[in-house]
Amino acid sequence: MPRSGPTSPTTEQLADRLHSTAIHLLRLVRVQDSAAGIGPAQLSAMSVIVFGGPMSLNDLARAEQVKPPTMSRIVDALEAAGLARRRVNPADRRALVIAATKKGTALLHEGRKRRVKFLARYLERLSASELAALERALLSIQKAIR
Amino acid sequence: MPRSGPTSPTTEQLADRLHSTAIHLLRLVRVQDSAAGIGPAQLSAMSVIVFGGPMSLNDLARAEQVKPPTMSRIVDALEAAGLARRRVNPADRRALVIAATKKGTALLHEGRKRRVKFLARYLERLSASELAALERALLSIQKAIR
DNA sequence: GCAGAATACTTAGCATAGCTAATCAATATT
DNA sequence: AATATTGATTAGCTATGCTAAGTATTCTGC
Repeated sequence: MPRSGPTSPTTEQLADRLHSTAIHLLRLVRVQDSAAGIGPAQLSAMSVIVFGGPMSLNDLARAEQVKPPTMSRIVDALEAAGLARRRVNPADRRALVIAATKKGTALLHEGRKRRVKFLARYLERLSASELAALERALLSIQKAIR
Repeated sequence: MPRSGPTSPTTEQLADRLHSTAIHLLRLVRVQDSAAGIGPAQLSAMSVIVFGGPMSLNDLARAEQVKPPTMSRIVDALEAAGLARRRVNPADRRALVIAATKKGTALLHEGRKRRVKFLARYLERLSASELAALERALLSIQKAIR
């Protein structure tokens, strides 16, 4: 077994800390998200149709890793709140086109701004070189889990 | 305004990507966690009493950022599954001492192993220097959000 | 071109997990 | 000793996840 000093943790130790850090980070920002006035599943679904554009219920469910009945109810709530709209797809009348309303788009952008500003205040504690390492690490993770 | 080339994103852009990456990462490992056979809130509570030791219901609720009634029901489920145990604290008979059983400890360690191995497989795609940057970035984030 | 299969979504019914308000028991305070 | 505070539970609401079953539309094979 090759030598492995305290400066180079195993991949598994790294994975464990990555997981734990992700949990703590999201727990931290969750408080900000609750200010949007809608639940986390609704917020996340809004994010998909705002940034990914209008799509069918099945596609939206897949994007959120949820079954269609669950997404159907989430869209019910979004429609009731005036944040999204169901339309029948004229090209396939079984399918829907679910799109964000103006109100929904605005709400999402405000929430995102609030959350990002909140997180950014924490990141400002870091040095320029720490931020550079973070930047690089994020690219790596995104590449790895693709 | 100081020049800021494409190689140095703003703190807010970084915060946004950090948030997004954390979401995708946890979504990825969630599949593994469901193999434990208990819900995510129960799993997370188990993790607290296994790694943090026995504690009162209030402390456990605080650690999980949940209200006491919610935690009371989660502990109900853990007890019913034989994973944790409620005892009255003899020093203050209003309070409980909630501890993991042997079975609960074993289940948690297995689940953690499964999840970590799963994540580690992804990390193995990265080069040694990418892993080093990740290691450094994790320390930075932990420092920043602590 | 029509019968049956497949697809898209909804409805119904169940479990988990979050909350507040109200209650009970034990401890602390005055 | 009376009252206030604290720790936990119960009751009842909402949101979010599931599977199974139903309806409407489209596709396929003959």
